[in-house]
Amino acid sequence: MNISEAARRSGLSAKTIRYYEAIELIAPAVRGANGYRRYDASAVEELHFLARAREVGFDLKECRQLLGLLRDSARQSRHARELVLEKSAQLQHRIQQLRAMQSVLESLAQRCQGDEGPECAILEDLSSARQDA
Amino acid sequence: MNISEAARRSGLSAKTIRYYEAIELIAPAVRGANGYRRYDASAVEELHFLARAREVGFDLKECRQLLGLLRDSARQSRHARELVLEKSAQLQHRIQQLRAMQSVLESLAQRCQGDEGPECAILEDLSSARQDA
DNA sequence: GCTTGACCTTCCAGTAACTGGAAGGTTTAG
DNA sequence: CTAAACCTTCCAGTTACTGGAAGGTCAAGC
Repeated sequence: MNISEAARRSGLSAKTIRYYEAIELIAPAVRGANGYRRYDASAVEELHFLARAREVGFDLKECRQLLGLLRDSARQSRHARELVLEKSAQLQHRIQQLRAMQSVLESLAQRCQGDEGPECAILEDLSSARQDA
Repeated sequence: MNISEAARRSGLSAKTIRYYEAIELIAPAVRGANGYRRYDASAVEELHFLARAREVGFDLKECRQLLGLLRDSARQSRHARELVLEKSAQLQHRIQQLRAMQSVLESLAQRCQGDEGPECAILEDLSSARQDA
């Protein structure tokens, strides 16, 4: 199949697939006589794997590691597990940060009248000293 | 005061202050005879405002709008309030996404032995069809 | 045979918000 | 006089793509 079909089936865009090839995340695709890239089921599977890994938060460097494990028949599953747990902890940390930010925003909104006048607790609070969430 | 003192007081780095000047987010700083940038208390206040706005999740485009409001004596506080509420909603949405991702990761970790062997539910699951969190 | 539209190719530029680092001028303390 | 600690500008790199230009290919319909 051509690239757009592989894109459709894997969940990546054609642009992204070409990009992954350019940065050597995946092997160069086989080319047809017309120069078009050709993909078989196993190539699509790998692309799909990447799409899924990206969806759950792995960056491309980590995807490279995961692909390495996927291809390595002598792998140890604990390596994959460690990557997953570490990523989960990172997400947890990020979630806490965002929650703290959001709670500041909510308290700002609460203190502001939000009317036609210029007096604004939000702008005042952002100007004044650091406060906790 | 010089840039590093302004940086210390505002919570931005000197690099970032220069950057904000370069992209015209803030007015060019007054220069001393030696060519060094000089900052007074009100300049620092503006920098601090930016630091705080960034901390709670506003991007630079939004910071530009907030600064516009801060400087506008004829502003309407509801404009600021709308920006805050919209950003809060965006954060909420992002938090939900991250939570969903994390929950997928946790279920992956749970299904994987994480031992010395190659059999790995994580790699299998990432390869297989899309699933919900 | 020709056109039209949907493919495909490569390559360049832009995005967000900085950060690192090089090369070089200034100031201050000792 | 020198060394450290400032300051300056400018260029490049980061992440993970995306948009778009210029141009080749293919399949269908007239």
